Amino acid sequence: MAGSQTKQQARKTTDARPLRADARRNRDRLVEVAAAAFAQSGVDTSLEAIARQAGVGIGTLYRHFPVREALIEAVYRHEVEALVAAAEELARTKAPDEALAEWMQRFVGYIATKRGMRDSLRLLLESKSPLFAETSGLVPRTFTGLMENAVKAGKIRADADSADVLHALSSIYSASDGPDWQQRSRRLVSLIMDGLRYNAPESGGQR
Amino acid sequence: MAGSQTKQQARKTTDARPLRADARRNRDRLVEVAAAAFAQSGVDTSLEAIARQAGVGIGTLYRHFPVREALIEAVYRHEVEALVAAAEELARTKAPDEALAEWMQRFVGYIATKRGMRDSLRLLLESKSPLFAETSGLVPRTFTGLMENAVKAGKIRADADSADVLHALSSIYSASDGPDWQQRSRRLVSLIMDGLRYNAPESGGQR
DNA sequence: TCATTTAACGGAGGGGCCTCCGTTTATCAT
DNA sequence: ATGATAAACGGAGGCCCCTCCGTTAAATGA
Repeated sequence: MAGSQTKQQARKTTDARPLRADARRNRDRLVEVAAAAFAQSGVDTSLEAIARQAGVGIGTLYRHFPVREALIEAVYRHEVEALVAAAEELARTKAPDEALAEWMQRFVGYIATKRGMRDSLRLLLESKSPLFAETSGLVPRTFTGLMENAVKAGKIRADADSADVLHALSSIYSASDGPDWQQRSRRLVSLIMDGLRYNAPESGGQR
Repeated sequence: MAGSQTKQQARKTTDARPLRADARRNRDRLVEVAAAAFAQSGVDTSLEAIARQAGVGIGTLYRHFPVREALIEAVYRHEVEALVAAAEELARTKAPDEALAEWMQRFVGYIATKRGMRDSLRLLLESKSPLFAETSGLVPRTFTGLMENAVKAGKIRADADSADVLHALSSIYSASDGPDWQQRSRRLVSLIMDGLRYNAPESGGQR
């Protein structure tokens, strides 16, 4: 008799049974809408507006995320997970250099999300949330993996440090503020990618 | 032609003509009510409640104090000024030791005000407000003056450091939290005052 | 399949923030 | 005293926060 859980066999530490179908649906919807809202208008956006856009009542939002920070945290975690999942997907379906290029572009979207969330993330950092312990390093690790694949395939030069490149990508974020920010960022990312391709074994003899 | 101000001869740097009578009245009232409200319920008290208690419209409150901090700052400044004024008044009308004793009791009220304002004051400290530059040191200086008077009159011992005593008074504030906080504080202040009288030249030969 | 049990929903409601603007009134020149 | 003129008033209104609770509809087991 070492376990009287009747149905849930995976109830790990946090004893939570799976959400009901509608609950899960609403929750996902809220996170999705919130991500867009936070990215566009900062984390002080009206929660009621988010609920409205997500097509749920305000009460539902508050049950899922009792305080604002909970929603912010969920968005952040979701974004990181999506980024990692995308890397796996791309690695499976595209040529290594194409995968890398596309992922870097996706990173722009991720950064856009973080834009409006900057201050709150800092607050979150100072609280006791295990968020960063879990996610920190995940993105760099993912990115390093993609780069290594491309190097092995000879599609990009081997002498570039992934941390450097990621840093370059991140700094795009703090640099610009204009209205055509997204477009400009995409071009910058392309530029960096070209730099990586330059002088690569399989680059068709380019320099 | 070195000054074309027709009426206001004291328009110093901050070019502000004196408030209209009703405005001045309302402003004072607001600060007074806010002081009590902040002391009792912290600085997050409803501003609408304060306006209501002061008998003015919410619009009036916001014209005088566009942001919450402005009101907090005004309360703090008012409190300090009142404390200094009280010292002058007491020094003029009471025996030096009586003046000192009463002022120390008043200090309890001042501290009570600061109680609810603690966090905001810290924020204010970090902002660019000239508040503290102006008021800092004013209270200690005032207190030192009162003590010196009492020493000169032989009413209290001469070997007590005013900074020490003020520190003792201040620490009463961080020490207790109970419901009978005010009473207890008064007794503690009396105790400190007795300590100062002990062994004084004019203490009637006590020790 | 159908009844039962709850988890989940959602919106009304009470309170607060802040702005805007029509109304009142202190002040001043006549 | 008496307008004329701004300064000051004050509250309605729009938006938001968060809670509470009656209603709805998944999940479950008979």
